[in-house]
Amino acid sequence: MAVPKLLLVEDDPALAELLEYRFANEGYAVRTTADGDEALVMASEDAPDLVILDWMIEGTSGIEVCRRLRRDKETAHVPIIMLTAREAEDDRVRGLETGADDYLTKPFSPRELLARVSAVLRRVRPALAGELIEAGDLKLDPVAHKVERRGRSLQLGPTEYRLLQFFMEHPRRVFSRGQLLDAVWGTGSEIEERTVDVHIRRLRKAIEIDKANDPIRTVRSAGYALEPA
Amino acid sequence: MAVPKLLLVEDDPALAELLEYRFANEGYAVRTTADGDEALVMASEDAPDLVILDWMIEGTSGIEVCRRLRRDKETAHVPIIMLTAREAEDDRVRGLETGADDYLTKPFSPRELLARVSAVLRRVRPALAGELIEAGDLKLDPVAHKVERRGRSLQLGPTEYRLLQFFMEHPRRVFSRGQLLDAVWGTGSEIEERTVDVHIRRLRKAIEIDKANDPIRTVRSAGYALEPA
DNA sequence: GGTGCTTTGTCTCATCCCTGTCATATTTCG
DNA sequence: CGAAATATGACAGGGATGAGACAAAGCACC
Repeated sequence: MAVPKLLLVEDDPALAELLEYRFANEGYAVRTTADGDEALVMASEDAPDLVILDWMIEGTSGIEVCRRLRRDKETAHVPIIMLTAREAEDDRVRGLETGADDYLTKPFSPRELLARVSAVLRRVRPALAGELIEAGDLKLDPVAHKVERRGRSLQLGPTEYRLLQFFMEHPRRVFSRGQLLDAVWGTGSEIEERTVDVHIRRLRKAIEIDKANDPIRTVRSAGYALEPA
Repeated sequence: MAVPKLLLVEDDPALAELLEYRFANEGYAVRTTADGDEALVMASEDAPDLVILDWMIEGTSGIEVCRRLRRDKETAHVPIIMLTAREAEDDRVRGLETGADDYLTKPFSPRELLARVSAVLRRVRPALAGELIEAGDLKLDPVAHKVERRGRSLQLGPTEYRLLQFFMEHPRRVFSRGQLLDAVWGTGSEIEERTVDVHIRRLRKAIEIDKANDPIRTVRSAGYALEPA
């Protein structure tokens, strides 16, 4: 997760190569295909963090790819940036309807695409942009996958890590158990809401440094929030 | 109440699914139906915070649904955003006349609908849009679920919190015990009206800062109102 | 493929706070 | 003053959260 994984669906070989080179240079892991069906396979095999999707591609059409990505639980949340020809105003509307997050009309500068990708990633998942997240005396390094509090490094399990990361990305905000399940466990998880309590307790225990300073606030009948000290 | 409840009335399954997904993703609780009559039933069962209403639907027509929503006391105040076909200029006028708050012509981008929904909610119920509510020396942060008075943070129980939020959303207005029960406890709660008195007292106690400044006004034989200092 | 450790979801029990109601005191108004 | 309405204090029950335990599943390592 340290390196954002991009899936580039583009059937112009020259453009594909150019972009691949630029993205690799910026520290992204890029996989490319020219074919819509193959894109779906690749996406389901190893869910990317963002999809760059040319509208006019071989095989399954762009709009269809978009739709199917949204339908699959694994990839439903993956942001999509569309590339369209300038003339196809209508496509743009349909693309946005279908769930694309942003679009770019050809021709565009690679730099602009880079910027959009970075912006979308930062919005959706700040950690993916590789930024160190800080909240109070907590520091989370998404690249190294490490957390520390007041300099002391913490030992967290996978779920605790994701839970804490989510809280640190939205400090002070109260989330219901249901919201936490959606955000941390994934939409549609069939998990008992009370289970969240247990993980909150485990997270609390894992980040405990002294009895008095618990940064996780319980809001009765509402949920939990992280209160940076 | 932290999560705004939307009712989506749309008979194009593809569009409905897409919107449902996007809204769920943005933290809304969405219920969907393709049928006008069913929409009315759903709305009366559990009043939504906002209705997105496609004009061209099966069963009762959009304009009729709109009218009936307005007629029912429970849903009379619920904002409505209409979706119309581009050609039907005439419908748009009649829709707004009938009491829709905003409209969008198809095709539209989900993002735009999101923006409108947020805008309408912010206007009608700031708390649902996550905005800080202020009333006199009281400040309520619905996102963090915190209340403070003159800078001092207050400690409220769940019901007291909801009650205060409701008052702060409608300052200076007098509400009967029955209205408060409906608004704060939920429609159809089988609770003794006198119980409201008790919670008013608890709320008064919780926000008390000195004996003289009680912002809650008792209106004999009518109810209670919040009077911002 | 087996083994042992870690993680994870659920259950149960204990605790504490919240909540609705009642009895009673106090206020308001005719 | 008397009646109605409201404020207050007390209380029992319920509901929500915290803590510990445990079996199943996942996982790394051999």
